[in-house]
Amino acid sequence: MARRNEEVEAVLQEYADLIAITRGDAFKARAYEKAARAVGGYAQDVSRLTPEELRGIPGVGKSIAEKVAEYLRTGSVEVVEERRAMIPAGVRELITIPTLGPKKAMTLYEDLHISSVEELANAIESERLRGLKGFGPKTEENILHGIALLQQAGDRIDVHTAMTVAEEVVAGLSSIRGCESCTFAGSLRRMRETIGDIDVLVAARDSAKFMTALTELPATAEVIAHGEKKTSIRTTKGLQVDLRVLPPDSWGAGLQYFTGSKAHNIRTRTMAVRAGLKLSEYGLFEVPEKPKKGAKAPKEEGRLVASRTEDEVYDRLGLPWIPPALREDRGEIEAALGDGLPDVITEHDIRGDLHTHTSLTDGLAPLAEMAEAAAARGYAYYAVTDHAPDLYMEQMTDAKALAQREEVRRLDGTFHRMRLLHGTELNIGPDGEVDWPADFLAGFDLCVASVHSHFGLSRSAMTKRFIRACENPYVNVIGHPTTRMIGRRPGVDADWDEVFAACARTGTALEVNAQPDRLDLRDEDILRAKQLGAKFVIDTDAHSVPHLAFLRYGVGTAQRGWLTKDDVVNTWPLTKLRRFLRAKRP
DNA sequence: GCCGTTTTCGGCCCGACTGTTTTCAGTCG
Repeated sequence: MARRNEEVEAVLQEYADLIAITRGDAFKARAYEKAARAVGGYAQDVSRLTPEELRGIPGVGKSIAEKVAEYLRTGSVEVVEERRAMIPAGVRELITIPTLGPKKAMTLYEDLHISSVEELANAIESERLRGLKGFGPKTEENILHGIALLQQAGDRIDVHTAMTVAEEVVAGLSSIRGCESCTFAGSLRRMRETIGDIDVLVAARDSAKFMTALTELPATAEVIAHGEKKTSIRTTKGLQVDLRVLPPDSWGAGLQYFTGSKAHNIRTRTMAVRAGLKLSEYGLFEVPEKPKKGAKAPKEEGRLVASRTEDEVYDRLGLPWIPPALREDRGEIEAALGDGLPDVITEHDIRGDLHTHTSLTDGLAPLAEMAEAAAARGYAYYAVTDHAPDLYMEQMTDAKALAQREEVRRLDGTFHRMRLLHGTELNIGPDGEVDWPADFLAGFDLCVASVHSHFGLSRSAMTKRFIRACENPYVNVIGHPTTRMIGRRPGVDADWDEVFAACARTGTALEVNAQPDRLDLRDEDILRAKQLGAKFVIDTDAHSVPHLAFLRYGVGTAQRGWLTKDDVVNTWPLTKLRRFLRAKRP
């Protein structure tokens, strides 16, 4: 992608790791880590910011701003290079092994000169770790196991796969007697686009049977930890599930804590400390008076202030309840304090899907079946948008499109409240042209236009290509704008500020494509496009009936981009939507 | 290194689990 934020994030994170490994100041390492996350999640491209604006990023002060500027100017940072020279790259690689952190990595390097994962594995094999302080037989075993996991590539998993597992686990645990509440939390509840592991919470007085039940699930391949308050397993697919059982009185505080994000929690806990309180997963507590120097610290807990619901906890911190998708410390605390929290869109607000396929091209189900399933979801309108002739493998023709239109018109009105719209998904050619001429396009109720090939154009050519498509009076929506495939293909390079501005100017909506391997636009681009005045549409791009349910991931992504009902055209009543679709036309 | 309604120094979120230890360090989330 065009933004350089990820590059900068990686450099800052590397510096933080190197500081930790070389036993530098832990707070300094944490400061760099925090800044790395803030830069990675910042809505604007850091390479376009002035030095003053860089310092406006939370967690970025004078020193880090200078290093970011140095990196953007020269491609490297001197102090990072110095640390790199002290520590072989392979030592940093060691800390990617689960259970192996910076301290152990440095010990291995200093005492045994181990500087790669492979050398570490060999050293364990040849028993060279024996006698090394802090490394017992169990540690050796854990490291070998961690290396094996690493080699299985088991990185982050897509949100839909994670959701499927989470809902199974929640259903299983909810049916156990004594379960007062059960849900998933963590990055899944925040609807991040990929999920590292699944956090499940149970409210119950007695934890043991829930812990045991988790370890005995059919999908459980391995028990990582089995305690009274927390149990962790790994599923047969390599996904880690953490279960916490909380006293029912702690439910709200626990849910708040385990939903995160880490950065959001640091903010809420800091607010608690400022208010003379302490926030943990068990509740918001008063802090007992500090004992005088030398006196024995009293052991008792402070009085409980709030814990039963998230609402209560936020309320006692002086905040309204904050939707999970916003909890990334991207300004939601400030917005909440200033009464500026967006009333984020919900799945319930969506009145129709405007990008779907049928078996006429590459979908699996025929038009009538897709429409029937859409009507069952309670939609007020539904658009069929099969591919156009330029994707030649889909075999679309003018005649097929016109025949489909007749069928759409014939079926329209047979699904009680739901209206059917006839649309198409056009292909945006390398020059920005689309499949059909204006007079043919005029016959559609709406046109989505997307890039499907020629991903490697130069940034300027790609930008022109999108702008040209926006300027087409019949193009209503730019479909899956960046064309990225999560974990498989990066997005195309364009000057997105220019493209988003063109969308705003021409009245072309940007799609938030809800396919779990796309989620395109993604949250950060949405934030930026909204700032530039663009409108959006949340679509499933469904190729089958089950895909219609992917809408929730699109809505989650839109929430993470702070979108409200007003920003999203497919929450609008049909008359208003039709006005929007026609507004560009001559 | 960052940050400020306990400001320019002295804090920095907090707790669970494991393994190697005899009271705690390291890692993780």
